[in-house]
Amino acid sequence: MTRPKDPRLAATRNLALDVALKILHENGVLAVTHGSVSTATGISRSTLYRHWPKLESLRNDVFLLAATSPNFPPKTNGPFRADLAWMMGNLLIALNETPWGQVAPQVVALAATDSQARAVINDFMRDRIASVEAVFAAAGERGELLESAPVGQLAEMAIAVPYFRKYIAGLPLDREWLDTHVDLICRLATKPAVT
Amino acid sequence: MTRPKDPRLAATRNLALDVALKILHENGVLAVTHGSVSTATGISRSTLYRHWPKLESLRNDVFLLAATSPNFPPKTNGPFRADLAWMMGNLLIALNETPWGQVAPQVVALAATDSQARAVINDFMRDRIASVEAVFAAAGERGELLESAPVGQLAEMAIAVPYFRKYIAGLPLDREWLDTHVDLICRLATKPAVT
DNA sequence: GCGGTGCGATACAATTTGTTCTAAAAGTAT
DNA sequence: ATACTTTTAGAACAAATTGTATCGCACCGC
Repeated sequence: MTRPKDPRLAATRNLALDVALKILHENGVLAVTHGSVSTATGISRSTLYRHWPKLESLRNDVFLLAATSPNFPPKTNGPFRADLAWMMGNLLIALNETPWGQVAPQVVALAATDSQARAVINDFMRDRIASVEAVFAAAGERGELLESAPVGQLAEMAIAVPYFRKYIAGLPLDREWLDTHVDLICRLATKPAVT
Repeated sequence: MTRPKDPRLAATRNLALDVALKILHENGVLAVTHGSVSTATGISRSTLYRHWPKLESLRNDVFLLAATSPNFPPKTNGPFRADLAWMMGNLLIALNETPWGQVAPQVVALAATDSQARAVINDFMRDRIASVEAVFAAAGERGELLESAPVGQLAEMAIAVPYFRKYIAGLPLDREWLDTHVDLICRLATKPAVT
C-alpha cells in the first residue's frame, strides 16, 4: 500500500526534464536526446535510459512539461470586454514569453506523426477554448451578449487568430494588435450600445 | 559563357525530390533521409550526398517543393457568399489533399529556426490572405458589404480558423463545418437582409 | 545495520550519417 | 568519331546516435 517513494527518482526525473526543456527551447526537438541531456545534467546516460527507455518517451514528457505552462483560469466577473481582454492578454503572454510559446511549433509538427503528442495538444487546446467559452457563457448569463451570438465559433476565432498570426503567418502579436482583435470579437458578440 | 547544363543533374534532382516528397507525405520528416530516398529511387546514396551534402539541406528542398502547391486565384464575380465559399473550399482542399497540407506543420516548425523557410511561408500566407481580401474588396465595390466591415481582419479570420483547427487544435475540417464558418463570416461582413 | 533500489560506468551491438576514392557511364565539344 | 569533362555507382571507412546488458557502489526506508 504505502509507496516507498525513493526521492532520487523524482529528483533525477525533474532535473532531466527541466534541462531537456531548456535544450528543446534553445536547440530544437532534434537536440533533445539521452546523450545531450546526460552531458547537460551530469546524469548518467544509462540512468536516463532507465527512466525513458525510448527517445520518443523522453521527448514526449518534455512536450508535456512545455504544454503544462501556466494555464490561466478564466476571469468571468465582467464586464465582458474586460474579461475577454484579460484572457487574450494571458494568451499573448503565453505565446510570447513561456516555454510553450517557444516550443509550440515543434510540438505541433510532432503531432502530425505522433498520436500521443497529438492527444496532448488536443487536450491542451480544448481546455484553452473552454476557458474562453466560459467567459462568453458568463457574459451571456449577465445579458451582455446578443442572443444570436455563436459563442462557440467566436471563442474559437478569438484563440485561432493569435496562433495563426504568430506561428503560421509570421505576423506580429503585440498589445496594439490585440486591442483591435478584442474590439472586433466584442463587437461581434455584444449588443450595440443604445444611442 | 554557355552553361554546359548536364541534363543528368536536373534529372536526378527532380526524381529524388519527387520521391522524397512522397516519403515525407507518407512517413513524416524523419523518414526523409539519403538512405530512404536512395532505396526508393535507385539513385546511389553517394550521389544524393553529392547533391545535398547535409540531411537538413535535402529536407529543406523537399519542404520548399511542398510549399509551391497550387495557389488558387480569387473568384470575385459574386455574389459574395459564393465567392467566399469557393475560396474557402479551395483552402480546405489545399489543407486536406495537397502535399502542402500534409507538410505544413513541418515547414512551420522549420520556419521557427530557418529564416529562409520563414520567408517562404510569409510570402505564401500573404498571398493567400490577399486573395481572400480581394474577394471582400470586390463585394465591397458591389455594395454587398457593410461599410463598417473590417475586411482585413475578417479575411485573416477566415483563413486563420481552418489552419488553427487542422494543425493546432486537431479538430475536423470538413464541408459541414466549412459551411457554418462561411455563414458566420458572411453574417459579419454583409448587410442583413431587410425583413 | 540490512535488503532493496536507483545510480554511474563501462562495454558492446546496430543503425545512421557522412566522407573518400575509383571505375564506369554519360554528356559536351571539336 | 574522338578527346575531354562531369556525373554516377559502389564500396570501404569513420564517427555519431540509439539502445542493451552488466557490474559495483551509494543511497533509501525500515
